[in-house]
Amino acid sequence: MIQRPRGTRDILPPDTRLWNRVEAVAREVFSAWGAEEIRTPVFEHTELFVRSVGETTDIVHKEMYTFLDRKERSLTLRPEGTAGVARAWIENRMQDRSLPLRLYYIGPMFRYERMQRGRYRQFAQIGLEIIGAETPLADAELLAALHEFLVRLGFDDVEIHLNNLGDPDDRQRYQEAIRQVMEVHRAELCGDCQRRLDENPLRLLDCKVPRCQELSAGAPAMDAVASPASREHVAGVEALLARLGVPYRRNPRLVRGLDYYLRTAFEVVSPKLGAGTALGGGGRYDRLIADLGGPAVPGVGFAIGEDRLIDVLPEAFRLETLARPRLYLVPLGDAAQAWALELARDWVRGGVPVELEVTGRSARAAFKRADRDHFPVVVIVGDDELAQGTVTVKRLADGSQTRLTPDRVPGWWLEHVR
RNA sequence: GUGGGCGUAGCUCAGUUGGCAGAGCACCGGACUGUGGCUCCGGCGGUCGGGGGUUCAAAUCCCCUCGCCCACCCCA
Repeated sequence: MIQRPRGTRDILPPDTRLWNRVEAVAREVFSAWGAEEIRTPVFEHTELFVRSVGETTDIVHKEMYTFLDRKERSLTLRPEGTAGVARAWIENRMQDRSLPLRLYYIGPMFRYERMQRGRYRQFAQIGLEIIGAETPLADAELLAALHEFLVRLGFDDVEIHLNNLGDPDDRQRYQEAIRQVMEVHRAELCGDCQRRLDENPLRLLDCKVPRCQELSAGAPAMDAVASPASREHVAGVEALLARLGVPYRRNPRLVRGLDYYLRTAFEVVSPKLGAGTALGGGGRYDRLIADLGGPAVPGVGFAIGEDRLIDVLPEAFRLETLARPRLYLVPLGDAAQAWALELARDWVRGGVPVELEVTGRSARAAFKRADRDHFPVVVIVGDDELAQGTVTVKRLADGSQTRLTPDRVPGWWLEHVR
């Protein structure tokens, strides 16, 4: 049998309802904050990601789905969303529109990784970008929109971790500073950290090995080395978040996996996901668009992992979404079938979700199924009903049963079920 | 990419020193010819993940392979 490729998955009903509703809430919230949807290709020229995400990052280094097309062009399935948005922004001369522009996207991303819980080779992200504003106010608005989205889904236990990554020049100096301080302890560091010391000293701060954490605790915080301008910027963001009551935590060890972030960087974490597994993240990328050959336009954005979001969705939202009452319409006998179909159409038109029993199963079997599938109401139409022009309506919860004329059914449904 | 665990019915699993592939649940039907949840009875359902090897005989032993899970790395 042919199986799905490793790292992919089938999302089946009724879970698709969760996906649809989460996406509907995202569209609602983000568009209420003035954002418009953007849809960019699922694959791009490889060069785009190499230049934006960063050559030394793991994503580019070992996680990209890269292939040659029939004309030998190197293409890559997008591993994240911001690069494509930035490219589209430049290519479509969106700077000619009034700035800033708020853009959101929803769609699949691809990273070649060994899968485990919350990590897939194809996964979906929901992202929001504010392009064309460099103020702390823009960052705070972005985080406010993110927070509102999570609140609307019923989350009350997610945390926003925030850090200042400094300006581009700071990063060089900071890496050097870490390297200097930590080089002395090289022998005591774990193997991974010894490698990080050479390749990407920032990542040292992120190590979970206790001894490494002790040692790196002595390293200076980024914020201490960062430019005054960047410190002021992030402090401004914090003040605004505090004013709004958006819960956040300063985390000086926060490092992100993409090179284009500067100044504000953040992650959304859930206690349900375990350390090191973020629900989402983002930050400011004032140089990205210029680096890709566009105008010097600043930006800030985030992306959240939809798969992970749905994995830890609050129970109330989950139950509310999954419970979708339908009226179960059962024709008994050949004579009633055409009538039942007609009634189903009329009631659906009247706003009642109907499931018509089309298999011809017996009344007994139909009730068994109704019970198992939690239909709140069964409507029977058979020879008796046909003769009298009324239908039998039974509520499963208490077993009560009445006869109604068909035109009264939608009203009855609204009154008793919805 | 590294390390560990696991693949037997739709699901959860049992299967003795190698000897006829099983149970529970679920599904379909009947008892109850148009009324659910309980009970009883019957039925459907299997390349034992796949391939090769050893053997009179393999779910069981050996080799290879595919898939899944967990941890690491890293991230959504």
